[in-house]
Amino acid sequence: MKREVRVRFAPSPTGPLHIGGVRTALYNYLFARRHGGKMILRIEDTDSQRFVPGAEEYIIESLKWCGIEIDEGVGVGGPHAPYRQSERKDIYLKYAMQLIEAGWAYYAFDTPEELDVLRKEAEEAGKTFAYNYEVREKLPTSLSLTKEEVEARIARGEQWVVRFKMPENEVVKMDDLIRGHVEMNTSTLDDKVLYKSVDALPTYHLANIVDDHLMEVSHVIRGEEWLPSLPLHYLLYRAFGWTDTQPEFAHLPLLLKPIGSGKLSKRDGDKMGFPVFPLFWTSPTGETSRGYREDGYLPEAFINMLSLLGWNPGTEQEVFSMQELIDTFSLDRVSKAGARFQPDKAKWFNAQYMHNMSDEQLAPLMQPILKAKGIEVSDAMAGKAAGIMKERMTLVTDMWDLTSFFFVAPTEYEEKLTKKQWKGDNPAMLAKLRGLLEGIEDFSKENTEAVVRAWIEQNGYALGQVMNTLRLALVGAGKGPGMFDVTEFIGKDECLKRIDSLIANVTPVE
RNA sequence: GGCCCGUUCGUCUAUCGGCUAGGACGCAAGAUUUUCAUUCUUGAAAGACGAGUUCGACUCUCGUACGGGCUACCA
Repeated sequence: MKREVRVRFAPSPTGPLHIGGVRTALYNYLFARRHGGKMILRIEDTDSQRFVPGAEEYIIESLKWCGIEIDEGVGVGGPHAPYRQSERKDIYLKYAMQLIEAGWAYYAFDTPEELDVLRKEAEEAGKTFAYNYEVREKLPTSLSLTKEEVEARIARGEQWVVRFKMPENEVVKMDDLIRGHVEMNTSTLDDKVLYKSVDALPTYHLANIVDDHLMEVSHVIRGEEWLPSLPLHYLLYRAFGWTDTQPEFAHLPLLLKPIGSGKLSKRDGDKMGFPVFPLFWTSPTGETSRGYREDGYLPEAFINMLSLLGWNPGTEQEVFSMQELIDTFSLDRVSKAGARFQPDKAKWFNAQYMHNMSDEQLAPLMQPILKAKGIEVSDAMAGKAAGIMKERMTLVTDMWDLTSFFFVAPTEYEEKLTKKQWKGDNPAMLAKLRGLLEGIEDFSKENTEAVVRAWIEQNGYALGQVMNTLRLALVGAGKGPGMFDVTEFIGKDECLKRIDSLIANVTPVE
């Protein structure tokens, strides 16, 4: 049976999406596009306690910035709407009841507090408490209580949950697209809560399986942290009688901290000096976190870097456009071990992308930066300035420092360069050079360079001496492109003005 | 603690029984250069450990160690 590929990214709106989540979304997206399938965005907000306002919008904006397109789901709609689980709450109770009737689940009346007590007791006795076949008949459940008692308790308004009746001592055989065959004995598993009466909401496990089934999801691609609950999910498909359309599973390796141990967490970024989120985030309590976008990364570079964290094409190619990723992505080249996130490599990728941009592509990046400085120039000029300096750029946020001298005359002069150049014959030499420049008709960089080089040779100057003194006047610092890129860009009048300014305002060192 | 997953240069990784173990980031040295960069060349740098299978093991099996995940009426 050939089934349409349908994958979903199903985040929980409990905060900003971190880069591990972005990578999961990316792999889902690449897989969907690779196979001509659909990408679904489902919001799993079944935990009313942990809901964070703004998180959903953040997730959607992040995916958009990354170029991960949603075919169906929150924000775009689709045949299985709604895609927000809180808006589907009517659906789940029926399925929970179906499981109870079939003997796959039961009511439990114990409270979280009572369970905490049991857990503590077990812990003190040196054992681990597990809610499973050993205890479920001893606790107040529909397995230990009479039917009348159960109905009475419910009628009385007592809180209850539905728990899955995990079979005893059965080996569940599972297949994972990345990890291969995995087996687990059900006796080591506990009776997970599927539905709770307090808020009339399902837990992740029920909602997830029901929605994946209803939305005809063909492949579940998610983080490795879900692997331990895979047997439960297998069993749920069996309990519902949906095994014939059960999706295939792929559990992705986790993203680990750059240093230290453990998986990458939301707090790592600010501690270690790099962003862990795609976009800047302000929490409802006012705390802020850096984002890749605001830190000056290009979405293409960010995505390229993430794509290679846990996947490789099997060739030596490293720079990939989204389309190239789509064309080469495959789950069987996803690695099994967790990948340590490496901020330096993210910078390298960004630099590669900046180096390869045309002036036309650079201009829209440059314009907002110039506008913020109150500088109005044409796109052509903005792009040209950026283009001259692009090989020195790592981040978008580097652009101003690298190009400012094209647009504003130096207001101060770097001490080191001044000491080295603004002495001896150089002031006199610069005055002569000013005269030479003033007489040049064709101020294109080729012509200016030819004229100046000839003049240097005739007068027996050293190239570095002339160029660096001119650089002091025009740039004010020991940085920047070749001097004739500068002279051409700023034009003759501005050149002369800047030279005059240096001569007039800075006394030569002896 | 229990269960599960994993383990090649510092980091990301290639290798699907024949390896002088390849690439990239980072690092070091050199070259180019009017500054700062870029770029180029070169270098250092790895198969966790122990058994077994095999003519042969980084690749297969087992054990140990280490790392990671899960163990909530969170996802």
